[in-house]
Amino acid sequence: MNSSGSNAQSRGTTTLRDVAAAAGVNVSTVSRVIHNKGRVGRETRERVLEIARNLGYQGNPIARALKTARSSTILMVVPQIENPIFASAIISAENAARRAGYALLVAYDHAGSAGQVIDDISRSSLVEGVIIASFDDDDQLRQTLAATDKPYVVINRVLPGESHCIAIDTRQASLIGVRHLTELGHTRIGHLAGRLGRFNGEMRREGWALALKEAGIAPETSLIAEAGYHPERVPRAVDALLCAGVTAIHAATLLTGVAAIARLYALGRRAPEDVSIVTMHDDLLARVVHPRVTTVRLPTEEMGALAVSRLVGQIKRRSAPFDDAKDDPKDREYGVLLLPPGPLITRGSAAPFSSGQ
Amino acid sequence: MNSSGSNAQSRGTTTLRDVAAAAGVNVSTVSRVIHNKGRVGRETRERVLEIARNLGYQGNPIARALKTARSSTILMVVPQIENPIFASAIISAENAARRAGYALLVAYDHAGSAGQVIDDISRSSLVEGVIIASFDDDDQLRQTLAATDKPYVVINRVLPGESHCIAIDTRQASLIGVRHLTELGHTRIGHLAGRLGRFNGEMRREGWALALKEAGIAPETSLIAEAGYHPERVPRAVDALLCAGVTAIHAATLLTGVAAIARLYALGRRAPEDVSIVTMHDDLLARVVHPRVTTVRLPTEEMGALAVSRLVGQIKRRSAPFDDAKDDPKDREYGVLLLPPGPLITRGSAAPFSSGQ
DNA sequence: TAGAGTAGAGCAAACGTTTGCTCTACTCTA
DNA sequence: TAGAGTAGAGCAAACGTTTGCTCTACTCTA
Repeated sequence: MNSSGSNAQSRGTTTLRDVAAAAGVNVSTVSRVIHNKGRVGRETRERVLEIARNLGYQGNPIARALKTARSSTILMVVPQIENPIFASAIISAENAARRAGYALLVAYDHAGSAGQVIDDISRSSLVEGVIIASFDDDDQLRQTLAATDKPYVVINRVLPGESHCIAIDTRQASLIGVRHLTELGHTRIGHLAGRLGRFNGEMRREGWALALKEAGIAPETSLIAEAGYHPERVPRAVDALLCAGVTAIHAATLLTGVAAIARLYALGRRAPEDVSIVTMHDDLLARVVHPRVTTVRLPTEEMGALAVSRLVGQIKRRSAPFDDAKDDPKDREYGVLLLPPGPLITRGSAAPFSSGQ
Repeated sequence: MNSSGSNAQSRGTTTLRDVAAAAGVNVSTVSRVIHNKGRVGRETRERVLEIARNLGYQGNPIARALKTARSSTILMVVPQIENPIFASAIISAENAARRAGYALLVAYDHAGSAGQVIDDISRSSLVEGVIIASFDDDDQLRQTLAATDKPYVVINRVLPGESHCIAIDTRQASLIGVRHLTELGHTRIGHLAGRLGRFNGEMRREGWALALKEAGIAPETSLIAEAGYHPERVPRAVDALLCAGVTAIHAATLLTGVAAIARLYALGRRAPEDVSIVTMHDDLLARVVHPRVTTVRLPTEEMGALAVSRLVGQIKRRSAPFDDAKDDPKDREYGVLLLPPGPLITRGSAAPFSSGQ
């Protein structure tokens, strides 16, 4: 009755041939009916369609893939799991893929060699394209991309010279967050940095510095403490910033921001009464701790969905390179995409500067 | 040079036929060499192997799947994303699958109809088996299972009458956590419950009650407040428990446990000085907040890996039902698997009862 | 009314494998 | 030395599709 039910008894059994036999036509006719291709009489079409439905014909994706050389599968490689940004990107990518008729394979690259992962997966599953979530290391990423003959999209970072990148403008996100602090009257604003010298770390630091300059404050290096993406390195970094006399801290990531709040409490200080905290990315985590975290929204879901849409565009263009006329203009967008962040979500972790601080 | 590199120029081009031609043998011989099947001369084997390597032959998984009717792909359907338990299960499942030569498709079932999701995915990708992460609703789950003709494993819950289940003994986890509180001298211990009336919620409640009885304390209903899995419902529930005079709270999930701590701080109280908190599942989150959370480890990764191993066992048995002799005994394990939790990880959120509380 | 055009359908090859069967040429044993 | 046995290889069909080509029978037009 329901689609699952009919699937249950038919999967693996009903083939094009079965339908053709039952309808008294050739398999090619059935195929054309199913795919709405070629000319076939109205009467025949309806009969075939009904029989196919009755028999629960579903088609064999494998056979189709072999014939058409299209597997309708894309792969997403994610380098770390601690990063909550990837979770929402995966979810939205999976959704977008399914809607576009693709299945999404997700692979975690523990060892930091996406090339190996892609090879491994390719052995058991033909993949039409790859979404690669950022590798911090430029050379490693470049090597992986050079070794890939499939269409790909890099997300969560920009690689100089590489145009298939979709990233979030985290410099802007930092700017928005830090500007909020300066507007609250803070002048000693520390930056709890990500990995300096790497794309995302630098973007955030630049945004912080920009906002300070905007407010006429010098972005002294003593106001920067690097914690990378490791919460366990946060306490020492926070202590350093406190030594530098900050009244507010801009944390590069939500997780380190939360860890910074925890450090304050462990020291007997409080946010925002003693030190204000601002970070970026909104997530359940930001609403579950005390105080709830003031943060700048990051369009991570958009990033995941756009990655799929661009990848599918590439795949289609590759398989029909001269079919420009019919191209969906959206598919033809090309070049680095830097998504604007925002808005600022003000919650409890940042408060106006008071002279008592 | 490296495998990715050779892959780059060969994928989609080098076939069995190419290798056969270059080696001057029949494709069937090459196939047998690749799969180590049938008898083939040592000399021939080595020559073929070298040529295959030189030509970068990788095999076409699609063609193989069509011939063998095995796609080497399994699907994991996850119903919610907020639940951090699933994240680590996915990761370990993906790893286990890859090691077993399978690719893992991950799908999020937003709408709560896994049957639909399975159908959708099956349209674009042949799936050999399915891992279904818990549906709270018994009927819904039963319906989905009944409609599936593929091997499956249900994780994160037990369904009465269903033997392909792998769950964590959260009753035991609750027992361990609450016992820790009684041993610390607490006698008024609240239970911040999950969904009562559903499997996981009830297991946890039972464990809490068991530990109280063990200590000679009556598990009064006034000591239970339900928050489900929604952090936003935690404040009211915590308030109710405080009204009931608790000095310690056992939270059903890490997330609600963290939210409970946040509520205490929002009320100007502190953990563990005013109220001790214990929960279950260990995760970065437990170490990133203040105080760091005392919790009972849940073997979520084992659950994911075991799900794959059992599913692969089922798939193999189905395809070779009479090949019992060669079966890996581990694959033949059968029946509900309830994984023991632990150990207790004592951190800062629970402290001895003091008469000042 | 004859010839051209076309709608509707079938034929058959092909995608890249796997595998049962057959064939050949050798190595034994009696 | 003749016959049986076997190791090593090839042949060919098949998995379930898609699609270019061909064929038939009809409908036009001049």
